[in-house]
Amino acid sequence: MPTQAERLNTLYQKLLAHFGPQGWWPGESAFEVVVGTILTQNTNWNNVEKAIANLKGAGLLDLPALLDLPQALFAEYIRPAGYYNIKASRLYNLLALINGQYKGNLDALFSLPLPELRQQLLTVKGIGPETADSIILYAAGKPIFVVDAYTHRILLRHDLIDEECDYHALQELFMDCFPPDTDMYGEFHALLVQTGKQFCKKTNPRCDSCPLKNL
DNA sequence: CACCAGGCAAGTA
DNA sequence: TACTTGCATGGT
Repeated sequence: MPTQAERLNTLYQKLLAHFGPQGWWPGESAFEVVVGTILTQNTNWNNVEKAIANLKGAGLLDLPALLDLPQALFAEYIRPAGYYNIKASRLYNLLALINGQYKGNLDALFSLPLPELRQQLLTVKGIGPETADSIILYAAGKPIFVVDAYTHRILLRHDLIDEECDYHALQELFMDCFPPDTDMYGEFHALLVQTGKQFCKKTNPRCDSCPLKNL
């Protein structure tokens, strides 16, 4: 019988062989990644891309520009991403922290040791565990495993976890099984999302053609 | 048409 | 503490 760690490793190898490297997070700058993590909360990435294109087209995808832009106006640019008012509020909460505590320097915030960075991000209203971890992993480039709804669903359907396994337990599972590696963690999470989108939706799971069929 | 999407916070009992 | 609801656009 393979251990849980061996099964997880097999899962990763199968997904990597099937999909290839994903190269996440899509974005040209750390700041763009930060904006994207908030815009994609419970939202299809296709919608996020429209919002990012709006910002990019207006030259607003950088921190100094947004600090001069009223939040209500920012909300209009990101309308296609949905939840635009609350997302504008959430991003501006983070901008206020960066501006107030870190002299408007994103790298100063990212220079904190990982545990302190995570704690700092979680103090921002609108940034929960997944968003904080996505920022840490994909924008700051520090090794922490990002868990999302697909991660839970995929592992549950393959009997690797129980239904009640929460965010922290799931994150610990991965980080106990794999040594800290920013690139590997980033690929793994991206592969899980890709798998979820194609083969592990809430309804109508088509596990017949899923690369994890005989896991 | 109904359902879903790379969450999170606030409200209710 | 343990559920439930609001937030909103766009694709399938």
